[in-house]
Amino acid sequence: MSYAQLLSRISIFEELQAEELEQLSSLLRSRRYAKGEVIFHQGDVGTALYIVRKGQVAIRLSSEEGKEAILALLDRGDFFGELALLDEEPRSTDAVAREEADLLSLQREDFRRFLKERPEVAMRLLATLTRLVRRVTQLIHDATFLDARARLVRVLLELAQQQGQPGADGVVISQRLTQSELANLCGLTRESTNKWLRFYVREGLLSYEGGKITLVKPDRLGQEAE
Amino acid sequence: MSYAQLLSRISIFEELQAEELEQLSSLLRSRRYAKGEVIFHQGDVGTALYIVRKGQVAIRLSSEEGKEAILALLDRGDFFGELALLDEEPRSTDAVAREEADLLSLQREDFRRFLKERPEVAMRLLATLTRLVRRVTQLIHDATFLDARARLVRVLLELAQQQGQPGADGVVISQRLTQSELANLCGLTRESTNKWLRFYVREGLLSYEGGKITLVKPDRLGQEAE
DNA sequence: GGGAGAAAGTGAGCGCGCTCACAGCCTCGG
DNA sequence: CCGAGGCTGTGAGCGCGCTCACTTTCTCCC
Repeated sequence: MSYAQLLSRISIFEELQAEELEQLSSLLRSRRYAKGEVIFHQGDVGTALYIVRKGQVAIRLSSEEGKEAILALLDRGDFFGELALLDEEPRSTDAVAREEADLLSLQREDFRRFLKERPEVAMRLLATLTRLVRRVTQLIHDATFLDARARLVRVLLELAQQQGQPGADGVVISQRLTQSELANLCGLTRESTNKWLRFYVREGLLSYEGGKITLVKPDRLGQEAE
Repeated sequence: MSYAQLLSRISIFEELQAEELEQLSSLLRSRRYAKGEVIFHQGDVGTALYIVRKGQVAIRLSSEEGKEAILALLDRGDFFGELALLDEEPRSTDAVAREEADLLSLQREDFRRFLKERPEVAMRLLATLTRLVRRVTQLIHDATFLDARARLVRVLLELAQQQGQPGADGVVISQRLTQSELANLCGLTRESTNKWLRFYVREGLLSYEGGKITLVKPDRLGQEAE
């Protein structure tokens, strides 16, 4: 798939003409990242936005003591690091390749030049950031008010909504996730996550086999999150 | 102070010409809110942005059981509710007047019409949202990784930085804050907040008198937050 | 100045989610 | 085929921040 084709599927660029997409494509650099490789660290000075062409990237917060929290999982067609295009502050999160990944990067100055002539892209970007603010606000709400059980349920429902496949016995979260990763998505420990995961498997609301999670009764699970 | 004068002090409008400010001013509605009055609730359908002309407004999350978390305190010249101008989603937070307040409101359609002809305002708004995303990300970091003690310290340092006055024996947070409110800013209970507040008073790093907090040794306090 | 209601101060006790520890599994590579 | 390292499953125990309960102090209005 050409760069231009990929760009045309990205929300902020979707109104652009073919020639504009070509122009933008010429500004991109491609690079492959190995599984586990860090794309940038919190605190780094960054000047690029990245677009996921292949693979998956996790946006992460880390603590001094090595704890981690995953804020988002990004797949093909998603982009990240956009804040660096809009101000000069250091990276506020880590970004790590969860699997081997091909990323396209776009430099701040190239983007700004492009943006000046395309106010509609700025409007799209406003919509993107708006959605991001709402999402992050929801994360704070959940972290502040919900207990472990409900946090797990929320995360599972969100994963299912994002990338769930309807299967024979419920909605399948296709992606392989270790319980550690799931825990980091919930802001819990692996042990607590395991406990509640097994609880819901026993109750028959979930199934869990080798990292593959199926929501057997998504609606009843929804009630659990209030 | 005229509407136009107030607008000219607001970051997203600060580049505008006098006549543009007048034009914008004509779109504003003014209203007074009593102390404690709710400006909007989470979940409301909202179409307006608000500018604080007088008084103070708290941006808040609430839980089913009546718990509250304060995300931000806004003073004269600050604005809020801007997300409603950029998409059609319901309000993601509550907004409440902490003291009697005069607010100016700007309707979505008026703003959009204005924005179309003023791309530089869109750029400013991008910068504002970027800062907001960074701030909220920091809140998640603190809520996830810090204990009660450190959370309190972080909040006090942020308050001091925002609105601290250098005084005789340290940086004074001029604003009166009850310990309940401080607790809601920290994501703690009043009791825990009281415990750590008194701890630092005993240690001589803080003083607390009738809601007025003074950071006696701001730098030593800074070390406490790691 | 007196009284009511809010805010502050404080301690007892508890429970949730954490840490720690360890045993079974699975997956690969040598 | 075996061994090492990672993931899963699970229980014991603990500690932080919570709830609850109460007293003291402040504030402000009549």
